[in-house]
Amino acid sequence: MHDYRTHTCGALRLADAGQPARLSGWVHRKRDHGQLLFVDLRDHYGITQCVIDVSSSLFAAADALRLESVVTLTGKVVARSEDTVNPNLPTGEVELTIAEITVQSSADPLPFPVNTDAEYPEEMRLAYRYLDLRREGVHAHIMLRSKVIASIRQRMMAQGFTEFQTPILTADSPEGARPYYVPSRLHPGQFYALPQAPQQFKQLLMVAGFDRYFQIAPCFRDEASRADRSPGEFYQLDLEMSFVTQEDVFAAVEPVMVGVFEEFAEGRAVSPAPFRRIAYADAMLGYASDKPDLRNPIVMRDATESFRGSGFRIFAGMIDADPNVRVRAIPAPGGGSRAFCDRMNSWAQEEGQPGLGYIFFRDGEGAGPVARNLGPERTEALRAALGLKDGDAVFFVCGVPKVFAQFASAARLRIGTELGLTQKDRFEFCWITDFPMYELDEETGRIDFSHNPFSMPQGGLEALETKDPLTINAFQYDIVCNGIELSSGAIRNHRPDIMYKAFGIAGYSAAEVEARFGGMLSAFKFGAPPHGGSAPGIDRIVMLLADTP
RNA sequence: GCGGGUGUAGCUCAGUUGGUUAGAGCGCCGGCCUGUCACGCCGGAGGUCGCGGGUUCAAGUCCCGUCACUCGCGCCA
Repeated sequence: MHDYRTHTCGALRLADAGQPARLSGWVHRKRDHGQLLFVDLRDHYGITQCVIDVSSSLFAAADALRLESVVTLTGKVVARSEDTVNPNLPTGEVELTIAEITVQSSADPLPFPVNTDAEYPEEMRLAYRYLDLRREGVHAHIMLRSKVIASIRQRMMAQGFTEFQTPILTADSPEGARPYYVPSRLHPGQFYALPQAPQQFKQLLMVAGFDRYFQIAPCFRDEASRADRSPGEFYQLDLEMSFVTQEDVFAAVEPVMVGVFEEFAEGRAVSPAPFRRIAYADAMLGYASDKPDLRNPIVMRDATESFRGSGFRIFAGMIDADPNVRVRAIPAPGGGSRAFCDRMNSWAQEEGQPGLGYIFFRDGEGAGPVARNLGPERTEALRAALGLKDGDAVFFVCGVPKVFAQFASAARLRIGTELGLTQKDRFEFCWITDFPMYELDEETGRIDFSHNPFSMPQGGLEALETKDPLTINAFQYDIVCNGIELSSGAIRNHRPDIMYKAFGIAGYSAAEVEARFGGMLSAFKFGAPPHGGSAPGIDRIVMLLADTP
């Protein structure tokens, strides 16, 4: 018999009854009945109930086993009686009668229990990461991550992409995030930088003619954490393609996403390719967000004209006072009760807003203070324009869009959730396209890149030379799933002349551009193919699939 | 860097208006229990209430400072 095991803890079935077996694993849980003791033995593959009674000379030894000690138990596989079968365990039709016990490694009392999926502070979990990883849920997530990466890799290679490894110890390049630095031994006082992304390397691979690159790429950024963003390091499916348009990139990424998500969705629906394309400006109008959760069907509408010069003086006054002020209508199908509208209004006040104006429709007319001040004609026109009916409501947000966006987006999400409109258990993808190339820095009044300075401006050099920079869009896009930004990407600017011009508009001299991005710039002077790509976050994909936001 | 929240037993948390000996569940230790599977029952140990200062007859509770964690903003080409 093997020293440690004849079977794993997830292997034994009714057909094994009567056979000798040896199992090794961790003591997951014990149930002590005085004359009878159950030991649940756990390994990577599962749990098997082992049993011993007082007639055995080993009973005291079994009783003394501590939770999470590693033991080898040898005995006979026995069929459980019908009334003691555990249908929740794959091994639940049998148990192992313990005839031999070897303690491979005894465990001290635990800092926190391993046999529950309760939540514990991050600090604890990280200090005892190996215990945390033993827990069923966390263990499963790590396995899911590995399978997702394997699936991605296979799908990318099947599409003709080649996997590369780009340098980890690199030269600093003044991009966006704060990099980590590694001191150099050979050059005291000098430092390597860890890559924030393999951006420049993958572009150089395109210049080198490799055509289709991908990498499960580690990225390092010295930035503060968020609930959905760990500090330090994370992984992206980094990809880049030559001689492609934006649509070619979408067509390459979509089947990988759909394939991976369907493979691990476990019955949850996945939006089919092609994903919806939503221009940035339309997303801000309809969802007040550039990462809309499309599981929520609510789409906002502009209602500024309905309120201009109206009897609802608060909004009418704001509209007159500032040409940038807009009113957004948030339709709430099924929300047409005073109780619901008041609850939303109270929530808005808790969020620090003055309130949340509303109209609700009943008995063929609009009700509530806004409707009263707006008058029946305007109210009815609004109702008709929004396609609402009795039993529905509509909420209003008024102000400068850039300022109210965050609140309006939160209101849309909350209304969708509270009214049960948002469909759980599905994955809704979209591309957000046509991001503005530049934006105005409110404080300095200067024009700056709004996203990636290496994106190709739509209209190319001609647009940069002739158009108002603030009206120029870039071939820059995000892929969004369920309101989570998985990645941004772009068709890159591979033309030195356009780069000089684009940076010039943002206030960088040619000398500055050369000093900061000289490596890539010079590569582009020896024949660079048009290229573009994207880099969906692996950890966010796994987070969505594991349903652990 | 800024703002909010939290910090009490090994872990998760309660602790009223400042008031006598700071509690519960889980875990741990001991006892009982032969069919449980989150087994059940009885008992016990375990506390510098994050740290420092202040107000007060009296501080887990109020005030100031500080540290850690956390959520958000900034940041995230």
